[in-house]
Amino acid sequence: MPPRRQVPETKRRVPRQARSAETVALILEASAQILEARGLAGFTTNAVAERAGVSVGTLYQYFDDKRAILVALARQEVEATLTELRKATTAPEEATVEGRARAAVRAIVNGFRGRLRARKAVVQAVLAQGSGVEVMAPVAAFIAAQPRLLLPAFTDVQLFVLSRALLGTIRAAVLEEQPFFRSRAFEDELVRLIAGYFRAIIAT
Amino acid sequence: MPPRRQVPETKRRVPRQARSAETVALILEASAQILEARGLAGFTTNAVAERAGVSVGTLYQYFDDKRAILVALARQEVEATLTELRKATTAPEEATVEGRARAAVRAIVNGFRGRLRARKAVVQAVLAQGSGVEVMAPVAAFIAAQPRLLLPAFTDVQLFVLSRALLGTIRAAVLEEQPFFRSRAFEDELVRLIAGYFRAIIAT
Amino acid sequence: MPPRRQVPETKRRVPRQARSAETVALILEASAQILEARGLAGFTTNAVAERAGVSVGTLYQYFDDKRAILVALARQEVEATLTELRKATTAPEEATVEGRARAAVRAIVNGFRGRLRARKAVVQAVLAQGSGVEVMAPVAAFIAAQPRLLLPAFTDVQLFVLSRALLGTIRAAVLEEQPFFRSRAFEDELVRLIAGYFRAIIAT
Amino acid sequence: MPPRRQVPETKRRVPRQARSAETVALILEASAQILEARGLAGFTTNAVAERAGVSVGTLYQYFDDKRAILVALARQEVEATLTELRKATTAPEEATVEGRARAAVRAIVNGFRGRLRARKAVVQAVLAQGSGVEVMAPVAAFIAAQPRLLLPAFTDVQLFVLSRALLGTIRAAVLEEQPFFRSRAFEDELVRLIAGYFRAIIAT
DNA sequence: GATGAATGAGTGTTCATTCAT
DNA sequence: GATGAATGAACACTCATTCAT
Repeated sequence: MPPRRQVPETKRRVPRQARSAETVALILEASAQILEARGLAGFTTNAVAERAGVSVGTLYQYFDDKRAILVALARQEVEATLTELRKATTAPEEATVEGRARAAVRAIVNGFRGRLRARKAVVQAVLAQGSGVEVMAPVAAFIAAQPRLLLPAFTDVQLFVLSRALLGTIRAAVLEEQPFFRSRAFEDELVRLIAGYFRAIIAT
Repeated sequence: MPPRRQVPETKRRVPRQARSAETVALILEASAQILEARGLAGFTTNAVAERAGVSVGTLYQYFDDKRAILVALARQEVEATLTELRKATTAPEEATVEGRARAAVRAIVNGFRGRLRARKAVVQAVLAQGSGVEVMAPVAAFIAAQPRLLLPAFTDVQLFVLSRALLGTIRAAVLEEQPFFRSRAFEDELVRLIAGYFRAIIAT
Repeated sequence: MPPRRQVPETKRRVPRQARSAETVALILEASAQILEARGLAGFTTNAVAERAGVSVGTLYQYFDDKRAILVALARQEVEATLTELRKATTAPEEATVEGRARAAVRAIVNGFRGRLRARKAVVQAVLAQGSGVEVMAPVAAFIAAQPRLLLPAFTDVQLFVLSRALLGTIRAAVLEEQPFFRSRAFEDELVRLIAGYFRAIIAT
Repeated sequence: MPPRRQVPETKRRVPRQARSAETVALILEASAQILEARGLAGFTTNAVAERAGVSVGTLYQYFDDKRAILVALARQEVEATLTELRKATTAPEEATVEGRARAAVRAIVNGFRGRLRARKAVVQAVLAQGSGVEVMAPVAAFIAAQPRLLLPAFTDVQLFVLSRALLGTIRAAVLEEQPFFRSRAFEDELVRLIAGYFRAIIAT
C-alpha cells in the first residue's frame, strides 16, 4: 500500500534562493564523487545524501528521482565540454581543417580529465534510461550551429559519424584506460581520422 | 548482484555432456530474449530461468553469477561477429581499400542484426562491470593477426583508433537507436571514414 | 503520523482573533477539498497547507497534529448535521411517526450532500484513530435530550439500535458509494425501517 | 530508479502444495494478530512477516501486495460468517419471521466474537481500498439466494437497507465497545428491528 | 543433477514534523 | 506570528542467491 500518488500536480521545487542552489551543487558534487568512487552500482540515494551532508528528504526536495540527478549531472558535463569546444573552435587562428580538428580533439580530451569513472557511469546511466536524446540535444544544437563554410552541406548521418567516431574513440581509450590516452601520438591520429574523413567527403 | 565475491570464474562447470551444453544454450537464448523484450532492468535470474524452462537452481549450476551469464552472452556475440569478419576480410575479391572497408563494415553491422535491445543491454552491462577487457581480448587478437601487408606498418595507436572509431560509431548508433542504423547511407559514411583514415596514414 | 505522542489536545490555540479563526477555517476548507479530490491517501499536511495558502508551519500553529485536523473537520460536520436535525425534528407539523422519521432521514442524508469522498475519508480516519467516541459525544447528547414524550420510555439499547441502524445504513451507502444514495426509494426504505421499529416497540 | 516492472506477465504463485498452503495460513494468522494487537497503522509487511516467522520475501511470494493480504483476510472472514449464517438460516425449525431473524442475528453476533480490532481494521482497510465490491460479492450472492418465499420480491434497495441496518448496528456496538453487545436485550432489539422492517414492507 | 521455496539485505521514496530565520 | 527548507524514521517491495528435498 505505497503512497499511491494520485495526481502529482506539484512539481519539485525549483531552487530560487542562493542557499538552494548551493544545496543542489552539493548534491551534484556528491553524486560525482560517489560515482567516481563506487561506480553506478554504489550510486544510491542514501549514499549521495550522506556524502552531500544532507538528508535524503532534502535530496528529494530538489530532484524528482534518482534518474533526475543523473540527468542533471549529464547535462552539466555536456555543457562544460561544449563550452570548452566553443572556446576552442572559435579561435581565429585555427583556420585549417587540421587546425580546427586539433582544437576540437584537445578540448574534448581535456574535458575527460579527472572523474573518468563518474563520466563513464553518467554516460551509461543516461543511455540506459531513455534520457539520451534529452541530454544530447545541446550537442546536436552545437553541431548544427557550426558555420556551413567549414562543414559544407554535411548530412545528418555525416555529422553523426563525425562526432561519434571522435567521441567513441576517446571514450574507448578512457574506458580501456589506454596509456597513450593523453599522448601527442593519440591526438595526432584523431586529427588524422577527422581530417581524413573531411577530405573524403569534400572529395566526393 | 549485490555481494559480488572476489574474482569469480565465469563458468562453474564446463559442460561436457550434450545435455549440459544444451541447457547452457537454452539459458543464453532465454537471456537474449529477456534482454530484448524487457531490457536490462527486466533481466532477472528468475525471469531467465523461467523463460529457459529450468529452475533457478539449475541456472546456478552452470553460471556462478548473473554477471557470468552476461559475459558468456557477450563472448558469444563477439565470437560470432569475428567469424563474420574473418570470412569477409579474407575474400580475395575485395582488394581495394574501400572494398575491404565495406566488407568489414557490413560484417559488423550485420552482426548487430536483430535483437538490438539485447545487444545494447549486453554492451551496457559488460561495460558497467569490469569485464570489458576480458571480452574484448579476442578482438585485439584478431586485429593483431591481420597480415601486415594490408595494414602496412600501422602503429598500435593507429590500429586502436581505426578499430574503435568504427566500433564506437556503430555502437553509438545502436545505443541511441538511430533509425539510419541499417541504411546504405550509414554504411557509405563508415566506409568513407575508414578509407579516409587509411589514405591519410598512407599519404604521410 | 508516526510518533503519536501521549494524549494530545486537539487544538493548540483557541483562535481568539478574527484573523486566526479565518486561518483555521481556511485550513479546514482546504482539508475538505483535498480529501474530496485526492482521498485520504492524498491528504498530506503539505498538500493541505499549500491548498490553504499557508505554510506548514502555520498549520502546526493551529493544529497539534494531522489527526487534529481530521477531528476538527469531523466535529464540524457532526455539528452541522445535528443543527439540521434539531431544526427538522422540532418542526411542529411533523407529528406522525413517519413524518418525524422522514424529517430526520432527510436531515441526515442532506447533511451528506456534496463532498461525499471527503466525508467518507473523515469517517474512515476518525474511526481508524480512537477518536470515534470523542466525536460521537454530541450525537449521544442530542439523542438523550429528546423529549420522552416522543420516544416514550425507550431503553438505552433501543435508542442505540434506532440511531445506529439509521446512521449505519446511511454510512454504508456513502462508503460503498451506492448510486441510490440520494434517491427517494432509499429515503422511503429508511423511513420504513425506522417507523417499523417504532411500531414494533410500541406494539409490545 | 525503482525496479520499474515493465510487463508484469507472471502472476504470484498460487499455493498448490501442502507446505505452501500452510505458509499462507501462517501469514494470514499473523496478519490478524498484528491487526488485533497494533491496529491498521501497525500492520506493516515486515511486522507480518516477522510474526509469521517467514521472511518478507516469502510473504511476497504468495501475495501481490500488502493490499492483497487484507483482501484475503476479509474474504476469509466473510466466508466464515456466511457459513454460520447459512447453517443458522437453513435450520427447519426457524420458520417464523422472528425465528429466522433471531437465527441470523445470533450467527452474525457470534461471528464477531474475538479479534474485534482485527475485524474492524480489515473492514476499514478493505473499504478504504476499492476492494469493497469484490469482497462483498459473496454476501450479495448469499442474500440473492434466499428463497423468495421469505423475502418476497424485495427490491435491491430493501435488501441493502435490511443487511446494512443489521450489520451497521452490530458493527457500531463493536466499535464503540458497548457493554450490552452480547446481551439478550440487544439481540431482542435487533430482531425487533428486522422483523419490524419486514412487516412494514409486507404491509405495503 | 534438478528443483523452487525461502531468504533478507538493500533500495527508492514519502511525509509528518521541527526550527532557524 | 509566519515561513518553508530540512529532517530522517519508516515503509513497501525486489531479486540474487542458497540449500533442503
